[in-house]
Parts: sequence; structure tokens; C-alpha cells
Amino acid sequence: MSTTERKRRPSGRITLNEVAQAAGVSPITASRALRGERGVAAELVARVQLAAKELGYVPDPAARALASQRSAQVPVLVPLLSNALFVDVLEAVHSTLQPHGFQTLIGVTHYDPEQEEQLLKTYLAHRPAGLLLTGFDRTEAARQLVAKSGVPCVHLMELTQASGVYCVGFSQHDAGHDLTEHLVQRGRRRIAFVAAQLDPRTMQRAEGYRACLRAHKLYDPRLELLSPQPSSIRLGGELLEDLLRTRPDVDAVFFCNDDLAQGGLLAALRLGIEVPGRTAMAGFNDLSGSDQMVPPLTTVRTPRSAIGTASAQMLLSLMRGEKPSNNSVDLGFELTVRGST
Amino acid sequence: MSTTERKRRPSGRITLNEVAQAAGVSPITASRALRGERGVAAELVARVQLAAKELGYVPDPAARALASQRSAQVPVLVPLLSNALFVDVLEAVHSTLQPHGFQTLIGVTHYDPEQEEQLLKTYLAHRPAGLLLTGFDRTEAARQLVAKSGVPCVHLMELTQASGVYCVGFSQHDAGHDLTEHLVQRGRRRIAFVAAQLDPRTMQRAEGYRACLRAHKLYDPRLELLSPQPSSIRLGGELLEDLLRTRPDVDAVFFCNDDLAQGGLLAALRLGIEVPGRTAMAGFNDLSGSDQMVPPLTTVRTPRSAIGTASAQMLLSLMRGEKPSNNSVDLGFELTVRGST
DNA sequence: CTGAAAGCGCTTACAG
DNA sequence: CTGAAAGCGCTTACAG
Repeated sequence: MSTTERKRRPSGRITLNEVAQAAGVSPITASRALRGERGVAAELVARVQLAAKELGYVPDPAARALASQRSAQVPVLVPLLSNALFVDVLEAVHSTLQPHGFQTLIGVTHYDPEQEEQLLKTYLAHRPAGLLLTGFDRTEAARQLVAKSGVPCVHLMELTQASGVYCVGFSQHDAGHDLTEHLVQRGRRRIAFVAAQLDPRTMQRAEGYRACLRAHKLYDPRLELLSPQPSSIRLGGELLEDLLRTRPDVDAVFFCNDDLAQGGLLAALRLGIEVPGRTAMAGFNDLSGSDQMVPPLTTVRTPRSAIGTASAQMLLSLMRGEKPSNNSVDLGFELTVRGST
Repeated sequence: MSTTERKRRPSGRITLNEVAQAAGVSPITASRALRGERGVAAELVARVQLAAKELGYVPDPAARALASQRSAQVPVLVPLLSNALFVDVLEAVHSTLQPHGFQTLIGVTHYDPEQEEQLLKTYLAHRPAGLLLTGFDRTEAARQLVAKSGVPCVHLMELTQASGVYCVGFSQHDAGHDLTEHLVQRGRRRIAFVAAQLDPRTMQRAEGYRACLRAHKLYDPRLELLSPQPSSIRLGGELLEDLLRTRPDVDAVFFCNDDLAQGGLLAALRLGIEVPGRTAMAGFNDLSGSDQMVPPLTTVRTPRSAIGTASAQMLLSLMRGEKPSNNSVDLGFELTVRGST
């Protein structure tokens, strides 16, 4: 193995130049051949690819990003990693983008618009190829940053009427409505809504709940228990106890997320509250374990993997410069009725 | 705002050059001032910082990486995101590295050495500043890649006797041993070990379990139920049912992870199996919800946030070129006894 | 303590 | 279809 002599600051790395020399072409041609650009003689492409393989050439992403003013990175900003929901979305995004040579970067906002803005600043400096954001709720500055950057962007989890804004999700409002309607159909009349975190999507579900109960003349604001604390199994139990203390006549509880609902179910078990006999309980998202609860939890199955896949595909087409026919893709949801209601 | 005229391929971006001009210094000085390098007159530093702030200058990471042959990226490779364990580690790593200007990159290996090797190849091409890997179990090629790159690397979750290898974790073997010992002390004699995934750390816990039972002359290989399937709440229930069908005399079950144990507990509830009356049950990791189970789950609390923080700190010192006094940091674990045993 | 020159490894126009 | 030149925006030695 010959140690190639370089003038200064040798990095030890195989460069495009060396590949080009080995293949007997110019670096430009090698670059084009390796990137699969059209209009290079098939024979040269083969020679370059062979040389690259033999030398173990790996393109330098930094050099590439600097020269082309665009990296292969796609930041995905999610509120949390502790909600399985977002992990599923991320997995799907990653496996869709990966084969196309794009690298998924995970950013966690903790539901904090300031943190999101900061992340956006950092990531945008990296000249990302595309951007995936959760929902529409962010600071005006963040919105401006994205717009000015010109980086293609798709929003996750929600829908919009606005044009020129791309998103993939489902109607949080309708899902909240339909689950409530199910409880009403089951004969429940004092249906509580118990929520934590109170992020925009949770509040959209709350609106669906309200709309449904108002239509049935069953709405009672005192049946809403809204906690800004982070959602957790433990909190679900605590909130259920709070609720039953102040409103012992409640005959159904709609928890805004399955972790709360699981906690509620476990608390009921501990307290000897019959479910669904005395109180029906339902959750949201169909998280892991909900089908194993005693009784199994009625919930809304949300298409999170599909959202990840579809949003990544939409972003791929935007990055190619195409204009998707539908800018707001509705992937729906599925009411999943089990023993708890 | 004046549009600065540039020769060609204008990126619209504020460059170091413009900051330097505004501050009336050379770009080199501006660079040094902004990076906080020693040996720049305090007054110049102030002028440069002011100019940078006023112009809204954000350094280009690609240019920086290319020129310095080192990026600010720190890839962290974990097996899964669906185990809260790793999410906690990641969060801690991220918050430790962030203030020092390093960017955490999350890579998911799915417990697959081939995938890990591929990720390593990709990430190493980015000239990372440091590397965080889960455990020691990987392909020889992966090991070589890391070694040859010279990138500082810290291993998570396990300990080692080897010198020159850096790691932060706890003894999986001892944790498995101690939990088993607890069950023995509780008077249990037919103690099963139920595991899924069967990754290296799970098998180290199995070894601890075996060592303990052998010492008590209670070891019986037929009490081990090892499934290669991915760990989940649902699987825990299924495995418990399998176990009790073939070994109805079992009086305690050590599940290798809390999700399995939670599933086991729920299945017991469904089947009317008294816990701990007929069968004691214990898990591992003290995941969310374990304290809310009925009965609450005995488990081993593992220091995952601490592992994230300590490993990131160790990496920071390695990246500074320091040599940590202790290359294998043992953060211990805590037996957490609750109602299920 | 400060700076002019060169270089990091690639791609973008511009020619031919 | 192929290539010589210039440039992306920064930092690394080397001087002084």
C-alpha cells in the first residue's frame, strides 16, 4: 500500500482525487459518476465505481455540504422521546429516508417553543436537505427561520387547510369526538376528560370531546381535569383519584393518552373500582400494554408509523423539487373498543 | 440592510470574513476570538463578538469540519428507542454535551451488529468529535473502524477489566445475582428466569442468576425460559403462561426486564394467580409504571441517567486530550423491593 | 498578540 | 459527454 504524498495537513483519508486518478478520469467526472448524475459514459461510471470500491472511498460529507451548500441531513423535531408515539414516527422516518442517502437527526423540544427555536437555529446552520416538524405550534421567529431558509418542510401529526404548508397526520379533533361519541353510545352520561401535558394536539382532542358532548347536551366543564404536568402512568392514577374525589358520579373517563389511562386502570384495580361497571375508561394512541390491561383498554389507534413513512416520502418529493398534489395528507385513526368501556 | 456583493455562488450567508471586516480585524483573529482561543487581546474579542452578534453570524459547521478535520458531532449508538432505558441515557448524554457545543447524533442498531457496523461507517465519515457505544459486543470490523479512526470512544452500560477501553455502567452480573439472592432470602426455591431479546447484558444477568442459584444448590436449567423475540409487555404475559404450563411448581419469576415483568403481573391478574402468594415476580430496570402495578413490582433500579451524564463527561475529558484516572466507572444499582416478592 | 497564504475535499457553473 | 478553474467558509501551520 503506497502512502500518497500530499503537500500539507494530510488527513489520511482517501479522496475523490485519488479515486479519479485510479480510474483515469478527472475528479469532476468521478464526482458525477459516483453521484449517479446523468450524462457520464457507462464505461467510465463502472471504472470509477470500481476504483472507489477498491480504495474504500467514502465521500466527505463536510466537503460535499460546503461545496453544494446542502447536506444530506434531515432533522426531525419531536416533543419527547419518552412517548412511544414519537419513537414510532422516528423509526418510520428513518427507514424511509435511509435508503435514499439521507441522515435523520433527532431533536427533542420538550414541548418548549424556545428550545425548538434554538434547535432550528442550530440545525439550519447545517444546511439540512429537509425538515420534519411536529405540529404547527411554534414561535413566530421559528416560523420565519424555516421560511427564510427555503428548506423543504413537512409537519407531522396535524392537518391544515392552509395552502403551501405540507403536513401528514389525522384529525385530532375528530378522534376526540369519535371516542366520546362511543362512550355516549355506550350509555354514559357523565363523561370526564382527563389530560396532562396540554399540548396543542391534546387540546384539539379536548375540543372534539366538547363538541360531541355539547351536541348531546351533556357537556359539563367541571368534568374536565386538565393538568400541565408531564403525562405518565403514575399521574394517571393520581388524576383519577382526584377526579373521583370531587366528582364521584362520573361514569366514564376519557384519558387524553394511554399512559394516563393505564395508570387510571391500575388505580381502579387498587381502589376496587369496577371498570367498566361503575366507570368506563378509555385512552388514546393504543400504546404498548394497553391491550394487556385488566380489563383491556378501549382506545384510539393512531397511524404513527404511517405518518412517519408518508411524511418522509412527501419530504423526499419536495427535496426533488416536485410539488405534491395534496399538501395535507389525512391518514385517519381507528377506534379500538376493548373491555374497559 | 446592504446586500453584500460576492463574486460567485453567493450563499446569502453571513461569513466569518464579514464579521472580521465589521470588527476591523483579520478573519483569523475573528476565528480565534469566536472560538475563545487564548491569546487574543480582550478588546478585539469583544469587538468581534459584538460584530458577530449584530450580523447574526452562525459559523458554518461544514466549513469548520472540513478545515479542522473534526466536527462537533457525537454519535450515540443504542440498540433501541422503544426501551425507556436508552431514552433516559440519551437525554442525559444530550444535556451534558449540549452546553459544550457538541451535537448528539442518535443511531439505532436494533441489536444488529451489521447495522451497527454500517452506522459506524457512516458516522465516522462525518469525522465525529467522539463516540458513545452501547456495550462491547460488536463485529471485529466495527472494532477496527473505531480503533483506526482514533476518535475518542466511551462504552455504555457494562464494565471491563481491559485497560485503554473506557466505559461507564454497572455489573449486570452482580445485579442479576443480587435480585436472585433476594428471592432466595424470601424463601423461594424454584426461581425461574424469563428473558427475551437475549442481548449480551441480559445474558450477563442470567449468569448472575445462575451463579446465585448454584451457590444455593437451587439451580435448575429447566427453570430458564429464554426467548429471542423482542421484549414487550405482551410477551411477558405469554412467557409467564408458557412457564406455568410446563413448570406449575415455580414459586418465583425473575423477568430480565420490567416490560416483561409488567406483562407477567397483568397475566397473573387475569389468570387469578396470587402474587406474591403463589408466585413472586421481579423485574429489572424500574421502568415507568412498575411502581403502579398491582402489586407493585420488585425490581432493580439502574442508574441510566447517571450513566448518560458520566459517560458524556468522560468523553468530554477524552476529547480534551485528558486521560481519565479510572477507565471503567461503576455506577452501581439498587435493589428496589416492592409488593410483588 | 496578529496576519497572509495555503489548504481541507468536494461541486458548481462555464467551456468545449 | 468531459474537464480546468474557481469557489464553498472555515482553520492550520508558519511568520513576525
